[in-house]
Amino acid sequence: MFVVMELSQLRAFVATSRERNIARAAEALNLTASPVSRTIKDLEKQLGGDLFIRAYHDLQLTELGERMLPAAVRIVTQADAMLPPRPGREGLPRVGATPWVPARFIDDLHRVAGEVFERGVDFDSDVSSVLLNSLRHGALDVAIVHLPVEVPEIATRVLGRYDFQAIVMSRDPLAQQGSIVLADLQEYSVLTMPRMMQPIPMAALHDRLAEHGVRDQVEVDLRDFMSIRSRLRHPRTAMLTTTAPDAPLATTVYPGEATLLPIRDLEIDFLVGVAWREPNFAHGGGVDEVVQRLHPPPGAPPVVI
Amino acid sequence: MFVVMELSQLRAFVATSRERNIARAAEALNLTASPVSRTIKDLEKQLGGDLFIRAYHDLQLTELGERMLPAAVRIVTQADAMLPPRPGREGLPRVGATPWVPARFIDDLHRVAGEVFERGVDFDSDVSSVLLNSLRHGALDVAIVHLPVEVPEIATRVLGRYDFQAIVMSRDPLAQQGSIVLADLQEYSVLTMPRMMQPIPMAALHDRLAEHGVRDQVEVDLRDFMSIRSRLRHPRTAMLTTTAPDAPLATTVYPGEATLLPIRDLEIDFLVGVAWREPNFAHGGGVDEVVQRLHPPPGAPPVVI
DNA sequence: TAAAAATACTCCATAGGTATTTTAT
DNA sequence: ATAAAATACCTATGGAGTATTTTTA
Repeated sequence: MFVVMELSQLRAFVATSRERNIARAAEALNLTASPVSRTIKDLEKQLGGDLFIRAYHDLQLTELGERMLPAAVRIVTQADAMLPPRPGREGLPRVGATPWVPARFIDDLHRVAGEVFERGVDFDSDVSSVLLNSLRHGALDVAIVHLPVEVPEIATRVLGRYDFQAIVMSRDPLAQQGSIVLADLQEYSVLTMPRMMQPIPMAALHDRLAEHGVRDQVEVDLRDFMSIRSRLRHPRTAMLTTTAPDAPLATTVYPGEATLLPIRDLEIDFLVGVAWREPNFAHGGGVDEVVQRLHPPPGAPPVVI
Repeated sequence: MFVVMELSQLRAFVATSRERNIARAAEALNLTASPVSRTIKDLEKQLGGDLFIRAYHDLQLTELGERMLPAAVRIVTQADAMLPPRPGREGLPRVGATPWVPARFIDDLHRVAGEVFERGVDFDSDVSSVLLNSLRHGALDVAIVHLPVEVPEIATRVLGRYDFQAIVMSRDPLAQQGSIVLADLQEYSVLTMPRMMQPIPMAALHDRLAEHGVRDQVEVDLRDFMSIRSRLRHPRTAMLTTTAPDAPLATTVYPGEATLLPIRDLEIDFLVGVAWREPNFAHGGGVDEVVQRLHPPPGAPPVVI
């Protein structure tokens, strides 16, 4: 067994934490499950405590694991950054963005990352929680995500703010009102974005809706995306979403067909921001530069959408 | 051969850089020279460039080596810090100080380090250049040294400042003058502290002495320390040293026996400060706290000796 | 029962050692 | 001639695989 730490151990730990599954971690490491399982066990023995809570079909980090993960990721990332980048897509900076935000933010990230990293970048698109998991485990370097982020080693900076409006088909009675209160949706089927997208404000949203007697709340999965338009055609159906004109949802309904209704008593802010690991030694300070440049120039008014 | 970085490689690299000798590095690693030599070679192949210039009986870092060293030390230090401290003196924070400074600074370091690190610390005493080498290679965490330090990854903070005076025996003719200029020392044997102690100002000092016709300059080694008093008894001999009353030299001459002479035309400042690696992940922020606490409290006047 | 992790056992790749050669002065 | 690094070669430790058992819902 190892007596001092080896990177192979840390790689196994990070991969297992990322995949929450030893077999998948092993695949990512080009190994079989057996040595990965053993390596984790050895590491736990060295550390004098468990790294994972083994639940049925689910590994979860213990407190010790949570404490060790940031250091492990930092060490592995720094070690990988020492070797010269190999030809191919390997070693490129990796940036990501959640598609559930106004396209402006994503476009900005593409532009800035392209300017800072001349050799190119790898892009990834997924919901915030998945991006953050990648970020924590060193599989991603910067990401546009929903805020707040409550992970100690992840630093964030606000890029913008938006709230929700209700979308109903224009022939729906509510469309005449110009604006609504939550209680108006009591007998409606209310479509919302996936809760995992942004757990904290989404939980608040669900609570507020429940408080006002809205029983029928449907989370729309990313993969159901294209079904939203047909769902909205059902009577007494509304969708709560961002009001930004370039938001993904805007592309699913035709102009005039649906009506946007401000909600007078919904005081939940949705924040968009950039997230990255801190401190970050990979890619020679490029990550910090991307973050800096994504920030609106000083003096410019804050971005409010 | 390795295809990804392994800590054993980095450990070999750091040890070899520290010892400037493969056999000694191997000993420090509890290995023989052979695998260490091979590991360095492998690492150089992976990195696509040499890490060391192999001169006869002397290894020296190449530019690539200099660039890689800080990352290697950072990685190894972080990895070592992950394992729980083993019983014995291992894993304790390591602090050091050069004895060629007023004792105040050393006493402060002992006190502060003792307060911050409750489990205790390892102390090391040597000339600044040796301490800095240990610091660069992760064998030391904080040190009291002479400034300036021109190593990128080493951060420093000034703790105090002092200049030199000349010490002569009281019966020496110069003792009557009250103060001297450098030209007064032309026909004297001038004892100085070891040049390596503080290369930059010591070089300036030697140049200034040479400019004024002082031919006989003798560097007093740390080990010759106790011979200084007998050397001073020779006619036409002077020692240049710090004026601080608690400086090491003050303990070697009896009060009244020698006379301290300010030098009117020697404008070389000697700075004392604390040095540490930045960023530093070992010992949970304790290093930063030691540095903070060594700094005189705000509002207090700067320490000038 | 089934799916995943842990373990028993085997094997061989490779890290480490010994002995030798090379290199530089 | 000498001291140190590099290399050739050998050995054996211990990582990785296969097969099996354990765990738990």
